[in-house]
Amino acid sequence: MGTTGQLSAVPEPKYWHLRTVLLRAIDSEFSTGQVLPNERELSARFGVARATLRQALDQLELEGRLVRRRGIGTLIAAPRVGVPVSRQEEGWPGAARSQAWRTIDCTTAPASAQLAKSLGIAEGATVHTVRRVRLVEGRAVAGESLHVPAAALPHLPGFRAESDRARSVLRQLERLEVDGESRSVELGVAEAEQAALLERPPGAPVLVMTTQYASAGRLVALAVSTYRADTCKLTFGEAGLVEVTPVGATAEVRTAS
Amino acid sequence: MGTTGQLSAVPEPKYWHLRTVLLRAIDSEFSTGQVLPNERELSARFGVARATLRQALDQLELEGRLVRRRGIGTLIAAPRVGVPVSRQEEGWPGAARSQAWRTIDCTTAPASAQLAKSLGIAEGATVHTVRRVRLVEGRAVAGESLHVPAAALPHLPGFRAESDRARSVLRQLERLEVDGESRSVELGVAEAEQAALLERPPGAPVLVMTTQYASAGRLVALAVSTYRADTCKLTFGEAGLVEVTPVGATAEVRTAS
DNA sequence: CAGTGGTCTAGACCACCAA
DNA sequence: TGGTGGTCTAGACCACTGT
Repeated sequence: MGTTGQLSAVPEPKYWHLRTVLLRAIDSEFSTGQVLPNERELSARFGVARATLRQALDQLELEGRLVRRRGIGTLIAAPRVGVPVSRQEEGWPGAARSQAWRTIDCTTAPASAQLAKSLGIAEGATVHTVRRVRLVEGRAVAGESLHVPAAALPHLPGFRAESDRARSVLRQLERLEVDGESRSVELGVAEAEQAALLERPPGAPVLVMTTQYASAGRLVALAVSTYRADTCKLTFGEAGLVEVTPVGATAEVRTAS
Repeated sequence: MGTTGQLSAVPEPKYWHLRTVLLRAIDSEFSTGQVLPNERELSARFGVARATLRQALDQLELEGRLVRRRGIGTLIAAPRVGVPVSRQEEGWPGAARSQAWRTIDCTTAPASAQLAKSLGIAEGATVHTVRRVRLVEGRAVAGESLHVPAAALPHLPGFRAESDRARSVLRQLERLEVDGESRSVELGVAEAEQAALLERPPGAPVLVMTTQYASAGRLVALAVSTYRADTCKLTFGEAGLVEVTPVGATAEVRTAS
């Protein structure tokens, strides 16, 4: 990062130009885990206010290139982890034997209007909700709420201790023949609860994946999973293909040159 | 939004609390397309600096709840569009007859090191790159670069005008039997070129979908698509299931109550 | 033109971390 | 305790929109 600034008078915002300069520096002169100079020094070096520099860092953090830790510094982030999200790889919904997910708790309560609508059941009908965390290499990368209408699990054993109920729900679910699933992915932000689970501050960007599971033509489960957008790359699809490597530093792909 | 502020002394950042207050107001007192009071007035009303208010609005915009237009104001955003991204729905890669995508141009050039690696071919090998835009209701929602190794299309007719070449590449691709595809989705930001295509400022958040298409066990195409994260919800999976409706205002799902 | 959001500044204080 | 990033302020000017 030898340059002393060189923010030419372009019609492009300073913070965006800064981001580009920093990105080049990251790609060429730094490696994963290294710490950047602190914000006050960087802003001085580039001749901008600290707030402007921070705007550039915000972008790079959104792209998953930087990690900022209070009290520590700004580090070069590791490349995003590819997280498989197809059914065969992560094990069908609960799959008590799934190693990817760790159950937190299970509640049974009447469905809110909104949840009822999403599940296609009557408002107030009983729904089991299992909350889980997905771990990759010991780190929490996703939180999930799995909603199952009680009516979908006619053979669920009677009342039990909570930890047992979670297991029962997942086990019963596993026995169903799942003949269809439908997913959607969109951008969201982590609210307090999820943020705590993912060890991130509130407002951290997440990829929200909503999955509907059908059995015998009926909706039997709705999973809402929030994946850390900074560290995760959701991977779908059949195995056996070449490992996906990103093309172009970020979203941009230039013509082969 | 009758409250005059009421930012109690909580350990929670002001901008986050503000976001929550505004979100409630949006949900209860505003509807799609309505304009909020301007930033200077809002910041005065809540007794915070404009920068702090803007931080709250930034969050809500990232969540797709607001749209800000310079010179106009801040509007309540329409719910995100569900954009189908499965092969059968959008038509296999090019599918000249696909109505979803509009071809922009097609270039043929030697592969860069990075692209070659992604395609599993030698650096410098010839690659066709078709750039396209995806339109939904006349609005551009995604840009794509479709990379096809020349070697994968042995029957491609000779040199032609560019517009014809794009068509030829897509047509030849269409004739191949695709027996596998592998996708990944991650968060990115739009750089200049994509940003212009999507009618967004540089740095706008996008969902980057990378798709590998295989035919006869070989990788025959690599598509890198960038979807506007503000307006798009990517939907996968088989048709025939209930329409997916979001549960919980954002990423959070509370136990049925 | 007046009004909007977008950018940028210079400074202050706080919360967290390591030594 | 000193250094880091996180929050917040008060103000300025710019770029864009409609009338």
